[in-house]
This record gives sequence, structure tokens and C-alpha cells, in this order.
Amino acid sequence: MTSDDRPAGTRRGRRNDPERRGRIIDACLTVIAREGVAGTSHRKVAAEADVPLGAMTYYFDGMDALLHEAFTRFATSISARFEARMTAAVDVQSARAAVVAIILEDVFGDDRDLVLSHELYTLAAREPRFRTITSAWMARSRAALELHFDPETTRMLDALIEGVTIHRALDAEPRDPREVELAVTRITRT
Amino acid sequence: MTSDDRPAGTRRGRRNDPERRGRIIDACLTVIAREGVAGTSHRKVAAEADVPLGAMTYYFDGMDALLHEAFTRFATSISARFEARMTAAVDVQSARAAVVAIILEDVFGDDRDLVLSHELYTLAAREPRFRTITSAWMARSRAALELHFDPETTRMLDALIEGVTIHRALDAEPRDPREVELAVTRITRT
DNA sequence: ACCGGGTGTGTACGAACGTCCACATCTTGT
DNA sequence: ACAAGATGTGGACGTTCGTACACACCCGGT
Repeated sequence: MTSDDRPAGTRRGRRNDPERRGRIIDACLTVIAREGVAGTSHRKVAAEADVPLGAMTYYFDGMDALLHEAFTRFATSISARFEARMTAAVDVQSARAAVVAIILEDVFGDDRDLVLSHELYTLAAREPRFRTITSAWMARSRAALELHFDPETTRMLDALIEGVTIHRALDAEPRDPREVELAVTRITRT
Repeated sequence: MTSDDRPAGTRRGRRNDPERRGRIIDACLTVIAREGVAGTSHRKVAAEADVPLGAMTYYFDGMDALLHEAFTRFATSISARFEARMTAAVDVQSARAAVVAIILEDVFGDDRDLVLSHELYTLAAREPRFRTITSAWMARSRAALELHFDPETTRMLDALIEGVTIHRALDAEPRDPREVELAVTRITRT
């Protein structure tokens, strides 16, 4: 990813803080969450990150490369949280509870993540290049679920989580948390 | 072209064919499917529909209004197909089969619809104005499912359909059709 | 026959965009 | 101390965008 890995030791000191690249990526996600991929431009990201416009093309080979890195960071952080939840579960019962918690808290909790997810999905639906990000994300989720469930159940749970997420975002109808529990129960009883 | 033989109303004769508005909407969906909402402009839609640029602002109050109409048409046509499938089912068993068919054929079948769905979802996730479209869509799906299933099961099925759709679009991993059947079975057995 | 208003269009305009590159500034080796 | 190279920047350029408006066209009424 980061093509400019420091050649260690002798080479010190960027002119400015070395976190600039990272700041730009974070700013990019912020802008996407606020204005959508459609409304994201070099200029807006530069303003958000408080770097000059010229820095955009200096650090990234165009908007597309920046988007790719930004969404990679996003997906990685989301799936890390997912994995942590599932790893913490010690048996099937607590794993079920973890799945419910993921849906109710992580997914339902944060509007920013919700919006960013959709932006990524849309990008990935059209451009295969972004599908490596979503594939990796899903593979990691699946692996985490398979710590506790058989592969078939895992697929179903994964789909359920996804589907509830979508409906949560797009449906006016309020959701009853108990429904989520019930659904998880039905799917995981074999 | 197509000299318009007006049916009787006092008001005879638009200058051009009265289907222009509709053609623009269809062209808009085509452009969105090809280039995304991000890449959709008045000019591209005008070119696709083969109408002058000026016609865009003449028929629609800006891009946003056009998008809203376009996605309304899209969602309506999709949910009509869904409803037809469910209405045709005569008992629970055929209803289950219908759900499986919807997932495997309608949803898995058409890349264009998949992409357009995601574009709409993303729009709706950010802008409440577009959520009326998705809400109506989902309400109609739910109503159709409730012809055969109880409300709770309906919600779960709905979420499952959505989730499998997403994963189908974004996951490299191939899906086994039998998994879909199994999932539907598990959810619908009470 | 011709006029008046409704219908539709060509085009110009300012804003915003991504990209590029000459140049300013700093670091390092000598 | 200074040259040379690495690092980062400001602003100009050409493109594309949405919008607006003056005007061409057509039709029904007189």
C-alpha cells in the first residue's frame, strides 16, 4: 500500500509531519461521510485535512487511489471490531449474544459507519477493483463467525447481519431489538 | 418524428413526442447504471436520451428531482416484480420457492438492477428525501411476504434477501444455490 | 392572414474540477 | 559553508459542470 516506506535509519525528517498522508486519508473518509463519494474532491479533502491542494496529487496517484486507501482503512477498522467481538465469545451462547450486540450496537449505532459502508458497497458493486476490499472484509467476518458456527450457519448469519443493516438504514419502520435476537436464534439452532 | 396523433383533448399537439420525459428518465437510469450517480450529469443523460441539453432543466427542476423520479420508477418496477412472484404463490411451500427464486433469479440475475439498487441505497442512506422511495419499496415487499408468512418471519426473510443480495454483489466467494434454500427453510420453519 | 402565448432550444457564463510544473524550501554529504 | 538533490507548494490551465435566458418555433383564435 504505502509505497513510500522509509528507507530506515539515515533518512529522517519529512519537512512536515509524517502523519500527513494518514491525515489526508482520515479527512477523505470524513468528507465522504458528509458529502458522498460523488461530492468528494481533492479540494474538499485538502481543506478538511488542512493541507495544500498540491499535496493531494503529491501523496496519491489521483482520487481513485485515495479512495481505495481510505476505504481499505475503513473496512479494516470495522472488521477488526467485528473480529474482536467474536474472539471474545467463549461458547456458542455468548457468540450468539455477540452477533446480536454487533447488529444492535456497532451497526445500528453509528450513522457515519453506515453511510461509509454504503458508499463502499456502491463503489464495489460497479468497480471490481474495490471488491478486493469488500471480499477481504467479508472473509474476515466469516472467519470470525466460524470460530463458533458451522460454515452454512455462518453464511446465513453474515447475510442476516448485512440485511438488517441495510434495512436499518433505509426503512422508516422502527425495529424491535427482540426481533434481531429471535432471528439469530432461529438461524443458529440446527 | 412520430407525428403525434392526439387523442381528442382540446389541447392538441406538443411540439414533440410526449414520451420525452419518460425517455429522459430511462436514459437517466441507464447512465447511472453505467457511470454511477457520481458520474451522471445533465449532459450525459441528454446525450443518452437524444434530447437537447436545454430540455433537462425544462422538464426537471435540477438533477436531484430527476434522480428522484428515476429511482422511483426503478424501485416501483422492482417491487412490482417481487409482488407478482409472491402473489402467484398459493401456499407456504410455493411461497418459499418464490422467495428462493427471487433471490436466485431476479436478484442474482441482473447486474444492472444490482448496481442501481446500491446507488439508490447509498443515496437514501445519506439523504432522507430518498428514503421515501426505499421505505415504500420495503413496505411493499413486506406486504407481499405477509401474504404467506407471519410478520416476524417476514422481517427476517426480507433481511435475508437483502443480505444475500449484497454479498452476492460484493463477495468474490461463489454462492451455492442450495444454501439459499436452506436458509429460507430455516427461517420459515416456526 | 396574422398575431400572441405556450413550448422547446442553442449557447454563453461562472463555478468547480483534476492535473501539472516551475519553483521555493529544507536536508544531507562533502 | 555550500552544492545538489529531495521534498513540498502555489497557481495556472483546460475541461466539464449546472443554470439561465434570449429567441425560434408552432398552434389556436380571431
